[in-house]
Amino acid sequence: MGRKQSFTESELLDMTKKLVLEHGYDGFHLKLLSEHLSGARSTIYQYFSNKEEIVAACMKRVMVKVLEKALAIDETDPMDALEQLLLVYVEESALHQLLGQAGKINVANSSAAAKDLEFIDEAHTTLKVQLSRLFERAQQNKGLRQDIPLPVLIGVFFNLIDTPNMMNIPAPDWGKLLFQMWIGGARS
Amino acid sequence: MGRKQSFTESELLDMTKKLVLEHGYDGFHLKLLSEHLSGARSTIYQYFSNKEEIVAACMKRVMVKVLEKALAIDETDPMDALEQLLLVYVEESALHQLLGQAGKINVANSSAAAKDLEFIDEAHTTLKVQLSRLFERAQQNKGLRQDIPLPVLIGVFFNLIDTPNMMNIPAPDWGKLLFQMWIGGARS
Amino acid sequence: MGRKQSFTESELLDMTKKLVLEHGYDGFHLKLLSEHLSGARSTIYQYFSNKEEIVAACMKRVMVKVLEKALAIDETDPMDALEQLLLVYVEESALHQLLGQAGKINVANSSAAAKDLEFIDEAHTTLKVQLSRLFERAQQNKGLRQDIPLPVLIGVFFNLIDTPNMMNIPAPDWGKLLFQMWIGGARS
Amino acid sequence: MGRKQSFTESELLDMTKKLVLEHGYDGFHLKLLSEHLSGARSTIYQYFSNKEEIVAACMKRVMVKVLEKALAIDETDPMDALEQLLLVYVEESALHQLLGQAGKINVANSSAAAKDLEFIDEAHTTLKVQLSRLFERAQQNKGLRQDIPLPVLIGVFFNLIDTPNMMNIPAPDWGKLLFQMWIGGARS
DNA sequence: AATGAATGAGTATTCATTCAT
DNA sequence: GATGAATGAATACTCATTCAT
Repeated sequence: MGRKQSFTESELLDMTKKLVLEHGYDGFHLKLLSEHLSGARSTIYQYFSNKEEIVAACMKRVMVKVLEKALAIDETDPMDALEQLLLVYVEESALHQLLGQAGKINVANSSAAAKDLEFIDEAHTTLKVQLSRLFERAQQNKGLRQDIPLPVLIGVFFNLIDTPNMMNIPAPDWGKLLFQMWIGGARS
Repeated sequence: MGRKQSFTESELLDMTKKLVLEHGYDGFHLKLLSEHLSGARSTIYQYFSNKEEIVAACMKRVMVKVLEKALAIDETDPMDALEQLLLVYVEESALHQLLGQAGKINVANSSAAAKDLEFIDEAHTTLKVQLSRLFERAQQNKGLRQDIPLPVLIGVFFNLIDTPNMMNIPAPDWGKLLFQMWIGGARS
Repeated sequence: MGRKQSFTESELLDMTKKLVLEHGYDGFHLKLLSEHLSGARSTIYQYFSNKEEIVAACMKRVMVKVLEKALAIDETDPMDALEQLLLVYVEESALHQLLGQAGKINVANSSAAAKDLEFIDEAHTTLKVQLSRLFERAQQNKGLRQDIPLPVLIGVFFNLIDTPNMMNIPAPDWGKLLFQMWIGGARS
Repeated sequence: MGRKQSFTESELLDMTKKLVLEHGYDGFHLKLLSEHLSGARSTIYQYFSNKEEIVAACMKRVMVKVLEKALAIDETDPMDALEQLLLVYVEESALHQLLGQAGKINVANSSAAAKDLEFIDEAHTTLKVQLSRLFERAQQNKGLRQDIPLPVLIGVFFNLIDTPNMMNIPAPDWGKLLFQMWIGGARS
């Protein structure tokens, strides 16, 4: 019954992701969004009751995907696991960039957005715990140099994710390259 | 005696830099700016004729400083020069972040902004040329590994700049740490 | 310095009072308001930051006036005092009607509105205390019939205020008439 | 077998009455209405073609009921008749309150609404005639004081209807109480 | 030169009404 | 019939920019 949907919730969130990455949270407007979908601006309110909810839902969806992939990694060998983890983060590098905008969402307006952001926060903690666990085990295995503080090693590892892939190397290869750079450095 | 002097152009640009870094280009408003200065919002128009010009001028000023520092580096030893260059970029990491917003400036409105952005573009090229020169010489000196494409080495080098300095290590030390990570990698 | 105001805050609140009485809270729009003032709709935001604040401020202003008048009444003779009080309420019958709309103001949006409504609430209590005091003394003086519950006497007294003055009798006379009706009833 | 029956027209009008009394005409929305009924918002248009018609029909229905009751009153003794009339109006006090909103209905949109409002207007006149008739006879019988203009006596009588029944006294008793207040006044 | 005030254009959001299944 | 979905028009509010003192 009822008319056919002009766009699905999933299409809406996909486009939101794209546009927030492109324009940042403040540059993201519902007018912009509707112009990239096949329906009217007001139709968006059939799915979400305000801008905050849309972006929060979008972030949550990305986080869920990353969480699933990250927690599926075999952690037997910490160094291998870190490499795989880096690949996950590289594949979903949007997460890192999106989450940088999470602080701008005005939670006061929308409890649904607040709930989503809370979920994201918890998931973030889960991921940090996994990362710390792997780094500690890697260090115990004498796999990591000791002359550089662990937080710096981690920070650089994390920052690698956002390195622009200018040569458009396929994700798996790109992940491997970055990991090797991180592990072995640039010196011959 | 004239009216009391409100803020200076330099104060205006300093605050603009701070606020653009904090809120991004779209989150940066003249209202916000004037609230962080000692005069009225309309006084801003004594110095610049629109928002675009302000941000462009701000970017240009940062670029000029970086350019001076970068071109003053002694390039005798390419590896040393790269380390010093990284330090410059780390000290002025605002440049990298600001320039990420340059594309959002609507140049159609303002020729002054257009001119500034053009200058920035040229300077950017100049810096890229310097970087390529140093990298090539480093590679010729067999200083850099060959199994990773040069653009990747450069991309990772550049991306290091934005690594968040969570432990608040002083800039010179922070620069050295990052350079060592880049050179030597994380493996013990 | 600066331009001349196109309308004053007082004009704004006067017109708000008139329009809220005419159209009710839900029928009161800022567009409507601006159409009855000499400036643009957006100029209203120089004075108040949202619709809620405007209406709350308007109500508070009316309440302050009523409070001053009511507390200035000489309470030596309770019956006389009640008559004077009725006159006050009749002169400012807007208060009663406005306050009927107070519950519709969404306080969540605006702390200024919340503060004003709180003030109104306290003032309301003060007025009720005064009214109860006078009624009790009138009853002790055997001035009021005992076969009708006091709350009903009070309720009817209060409700008189809103009786439409169709013959446009001047306020003091109108107040006296109503008081006599209340006191003596309609029977000859 | 057809589709499941959603709400009936009568349910629709009952709920409309309740909601208009609760929220006023401007605060009454079809969305709100449908949320308080068992069907979809669009189903409302099976019964009425716009919002104006709904409210007008609702008012008419209440008016019809009041008219029937009022015209059934035995007018032998005008004073008794007035008491019974007051009871009718108190029982259906919604009428008075609803009719206060009638002026807000935009008749231009809907001829059906216009027709209903016209009916209401005529009925209103009928009731006023009845009221005037009874008042005049009561006055001729020397039942009403002469020192107060008849319109004021009528106005106060009518206004009694809206006195809030805070003690929740049953309608017949409440009507009697109000009538006695009106007749005899508050003085002991 | 400095600024308080005015404003128009732009975005967010709501809701009556219409479509199409 | 009944309804889920689409939508355009209307209002709330913000902010860059212009005026006038």
